[in-house]
Amino acid sequence: MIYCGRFLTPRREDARTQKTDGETSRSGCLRGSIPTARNVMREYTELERIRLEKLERLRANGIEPYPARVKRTHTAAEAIAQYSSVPALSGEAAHGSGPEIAATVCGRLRAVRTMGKATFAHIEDGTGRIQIYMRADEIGTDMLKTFGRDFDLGDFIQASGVLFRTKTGEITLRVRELTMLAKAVTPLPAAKEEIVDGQRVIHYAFSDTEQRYRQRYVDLAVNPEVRDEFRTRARIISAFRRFLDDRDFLEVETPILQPLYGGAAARPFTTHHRQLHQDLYLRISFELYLKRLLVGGYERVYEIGRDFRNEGVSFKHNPEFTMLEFYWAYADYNDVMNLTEQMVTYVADNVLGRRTITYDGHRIDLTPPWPRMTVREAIREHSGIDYADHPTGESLAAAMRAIGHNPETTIWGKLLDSLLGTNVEPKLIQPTFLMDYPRDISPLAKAKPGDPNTVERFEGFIGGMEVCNAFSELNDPLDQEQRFLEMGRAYDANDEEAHPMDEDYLRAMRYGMPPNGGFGLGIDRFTMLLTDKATIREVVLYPHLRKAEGEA
RNA sequence: GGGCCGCUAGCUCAAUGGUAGAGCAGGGGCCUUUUAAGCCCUUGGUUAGAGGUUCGAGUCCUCUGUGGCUCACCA
Repeated sequence: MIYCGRFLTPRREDARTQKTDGETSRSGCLRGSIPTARNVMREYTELERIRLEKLERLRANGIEPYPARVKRTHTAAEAIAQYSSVPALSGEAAHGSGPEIAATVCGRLRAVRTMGKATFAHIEDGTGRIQIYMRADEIGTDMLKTFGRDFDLGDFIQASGVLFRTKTGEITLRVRELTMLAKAVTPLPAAKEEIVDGQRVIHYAFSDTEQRYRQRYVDLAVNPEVRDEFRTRARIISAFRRFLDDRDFLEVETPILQPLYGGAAARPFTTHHRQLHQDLYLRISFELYLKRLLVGGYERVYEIGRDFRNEGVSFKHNPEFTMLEFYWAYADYNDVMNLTEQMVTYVADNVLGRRTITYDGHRIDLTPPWPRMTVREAIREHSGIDYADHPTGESLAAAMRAIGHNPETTIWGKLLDSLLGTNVEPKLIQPTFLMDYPRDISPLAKAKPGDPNTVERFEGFIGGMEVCNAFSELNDPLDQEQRFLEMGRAYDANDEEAHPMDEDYLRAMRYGMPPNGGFGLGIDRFTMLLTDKATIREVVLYPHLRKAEGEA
C-alpha cells in the first residue's frame, strides 16, 4: 500500500506501468518534503483498477461518472415520510397499487440484491436509507445491465421514480431513471448489516482503531453510529452556547496566536511569524484575554474554541482540544458553581432528554445539587495526608513517598496536583465539586476572606475526570503581580509551565477589573461523558496521531 | 521513555512446528418483490520487514518497523 497521495493518471495501462517501475511511487514521495501533484504518482489496487475500467466503460457509453448537475426532490427520510401517510393495503394485490408519488432521491449505493431482470438496492443519504427497485421492463434492459456491471457499492447515484410499498411493507422507490452522480474508485470496507428485533447488527465492521481515526471519512461513511456521536457533540456545543446566550453572555473570539501564553500551567506550542520576525505561541487558554474584556466594560463574555498544549497524549489528552470559558462580572465562585449545575443539567436535558448517564459502567446522576467538599478534606479522605501538616515541598514529598508515591519534584504545587490526580480524581465518579484550593497552585484566583493561603477556586469532577475549573478571579493588580513573581520563583527558570509575567494583563487590571467569577470546561471530556466514550479520540473528529508509515 | 499486547486477502477473522483458509467484498453465470437475498463457478497472499533455530516457520528466537492499551509525563 502506498500512502503518497493523489494520482495523476487514471488509466489502467499507466497504473500497470507504474507497478513494474517499483521505484516510482516511493521515490516520488521525498522524505521530509510535502507531497505535491508534481512529485507523486499513484498506484492502484486490483479492486481499484477494476472500478477504473468500469468508469471508462461508463464514459464510453455516454454516461458521465461525475456530472455537474443533481436534481433531488426528496431526501430518503422525506420520501418515506411522505409515503407513510398512504395507508398500507393488505392482500395479494396490494403491492404496486396505490397513489403515485414521484420522487428523485440521491445517495450512496449501500446494498444491491440482483434477481435477474429485477434488482433491489438500498441507497443512503444524510437522512438515512431508502430501498430502490429496478425492473428491466421499466428502466430498460441496457440500463439494468449497466447498473449490474458498472455500478458498485459506494457509488453516489440519483434515482427517479414513484414510491410504492413492497409485499414486505417497505416503502421503496420504483425507478424509472437512474443517474451516476459520483463513481467511487476505491471500495469502502465491506460492512453488512441487518436488523434483528429492531437492533442493528453489523457484520464485518470496519473496526481497526488506527484506520478509523486516520481515515475518519471512511469511519463515518460505514459506521452510522459514529456519525451520530459527532451530531451529539455538535448539539452539546450548541446547547452550551444557547444556555449562555440566553443569560446575556457575549460570545467573543480572542487570539490563538499569542506573543505570550498564559492562563494555565502547560507547555505551549511555538511558532514563528516570518515577516515580523516574531516568535508566537498557540494559546494554552483564553483566560487572560477574556478577563481583559471585563476591564473594557463587557460584564459577561464567553468563548468556545481550541486550546493547544504541548504535553503528552492520553485517553483524556489531545494536543488540541476544545474549551469553553466564561467570565461573569459581579459574581463569585459560589455563583459560578450554581450556574455550572444549571448549565450541565440544561445541556443533558436538551441533548439527551435525561439527567442520568452511564459512563464506563457507572450510573451517574447529574441532578443538582452536587456534593461540595474542600480539596483538603478530599485529599485527607482519599490519601490520609493533610497537606496543612506539610507546608514545604520536602515534607509533602516525604509523606507521599510513605503512601507509595514516587515524586520526582519537590515543588509543592506540583506534588499536590499529583496527589489530587492519582488519589482523588479517579474516585470522583458522581458529580462533585472540590473547592478551596491552595493558593500556591492557583495564581489567578482570589484568596478566601480571612484565609490568605486558600483561594476561592473549584473544580468539577464527573466520571473520575476533571471536567471544569473555576474561581473567583483575582482582580487586585498588585496581588496578581506578586503571584506571577512567586510562580516565577517556584518553577525552574527553564520550566515552560511557569506562568510568564504578562505585563499587559497587569496593566489592564490596574485600570480596574470588576470582581468576577470565571469558568472553564473541557468540551471533549464532557462529550466523552455524555456519549460514554472511553477515549477523547472517539469524540474528536481528527485526533492527533503519530505520523503514518511512509510519511516524513 | 518503560511495560503489555497486536500486525495473515480490500474488510472481519482462522490455521498442534507439517500443502496458508473462511465469510463478506471483487470477477463470471442463473434468478422480475428482495433485504446479511439465494444458488453454481472463480480471482486474490513476499503471513509488517530482516536475520536465526529446524528436515520443515504464519507459528519458536533475535533485531527493526508500526499500532493499540498502560505507566511516566500532563490541570
